[in-house]
Amino acid sequence: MSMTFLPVEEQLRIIMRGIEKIVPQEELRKKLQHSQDAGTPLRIKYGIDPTGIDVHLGHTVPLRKMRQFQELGHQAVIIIGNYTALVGDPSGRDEARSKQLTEAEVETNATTYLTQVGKVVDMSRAEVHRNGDWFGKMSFANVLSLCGRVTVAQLLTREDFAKRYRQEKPIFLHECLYPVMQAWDSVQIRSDVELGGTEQLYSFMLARDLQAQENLTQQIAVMSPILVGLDGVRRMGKSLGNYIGISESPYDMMKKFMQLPDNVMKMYFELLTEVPLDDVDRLLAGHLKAAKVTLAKLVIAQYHSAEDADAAAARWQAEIGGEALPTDIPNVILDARLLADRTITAVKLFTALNFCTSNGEARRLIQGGGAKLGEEKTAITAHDQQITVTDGMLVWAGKKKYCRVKLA
RNA sequence: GGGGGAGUACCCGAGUGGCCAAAGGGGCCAGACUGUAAAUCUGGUGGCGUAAGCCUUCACAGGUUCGAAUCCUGUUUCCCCCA
Repeated sequence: MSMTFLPVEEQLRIIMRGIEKIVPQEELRKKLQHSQDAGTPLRIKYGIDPTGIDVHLGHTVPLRKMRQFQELGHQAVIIIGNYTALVGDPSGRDEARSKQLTEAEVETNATTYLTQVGKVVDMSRAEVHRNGDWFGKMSFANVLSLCGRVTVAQLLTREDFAKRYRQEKPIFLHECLYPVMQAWDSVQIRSDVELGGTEQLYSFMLARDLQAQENLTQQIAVMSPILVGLDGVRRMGKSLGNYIGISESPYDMMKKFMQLPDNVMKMYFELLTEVPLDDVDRLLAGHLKAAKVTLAKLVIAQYHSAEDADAAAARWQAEIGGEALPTDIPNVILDARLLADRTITAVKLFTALNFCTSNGEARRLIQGGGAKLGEEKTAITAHDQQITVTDGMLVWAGKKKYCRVKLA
């Protein structure tokens, strides 16, 4: 069956948004032209390793690109790296993955992943493969033959390996196989385009080499910039704790968005929304907090609904921006036996409520002025102050931790 | 198999006999300020204690010494090089 596509230049314009690098760029135009002439879609590859269970906004950057390709009429091919996950991606890491996953863990993760990926990519029109389907069948002799296609010197041109080598940090043998495996996936599924971050350049190029050796057409690397996390500096990642997960609640996402440094908003708009870049510039020239709220709402709405996003923004404004009390104040049980004549020492109160793990920590909190009581947030000034506890009393440990005391 | 190097608090990392509960940075916590829980600035960051002070910590176990993160012995883990 033959398909019709948008004009090549129009497609390119859509594809280029938020893309850092296309290698080789001219070839993409040719591929698109060819696809249009022949009426056949391009095969777009994106591989994910089911190493964790949380898909975060960093992952959605290439996934969104995948969705755009789908809407342009091309074929999405998702690779679940159930075998590559056993190795762990060494890209951009300066040490080996510490934990080896079992096959069972990987399988559970894969299922969860696909559900989450489905929030961005149209899974009804996507092909899904597991690279275990082909790697699992390979004999040791096959593996050796694959290894024979890549030299150690080639591997050492990778910056991450080279750096570890210079710094005398360990590089394990199985890690060396990672890029080779990833490249072999491209051969197996005959990809025309591979999506990923710029740190994947090495593997993407290796895939071109292998495809050429197999007399296949070579894939084009379409690489997104690396999305920085909430700290505004390092890449968004689970291990760094600077991520926004797409399965998080609207309000949790909202809180995290509002922590973003201002100077990364432009990147977020470009990579995570459809807002035309001219409009982005206009927004950022205006009130920055308003722009951040707009950004947060647009992204949250993609994973929840516009109403949820509005509600989350309103709640944030009320509870954190404004003076209203939080709506989710937890009750914490306080053992009445700790009280003497309805009173307790301030330090003890904070440790008993599990706000502080030691008396010293509680003392510091009080000295810093973060310990407060009641609706009107009266500060506790001395760590040995006797507090008269009433049932339902509000206790604050800084701005973020609070509870109502429940006597029991 | 041989040789060399290393293991310090959440992380990185200084410290080679007392002034070390241990520099500095990062992270984290709190405060001020602000349009934000951003940025910036300030303070804090082993435990117990109202305090004076006491106790535990520098891979582990012993030892030397009035006194050890620091010296010695053994154990152990890791890295690099040569084979």
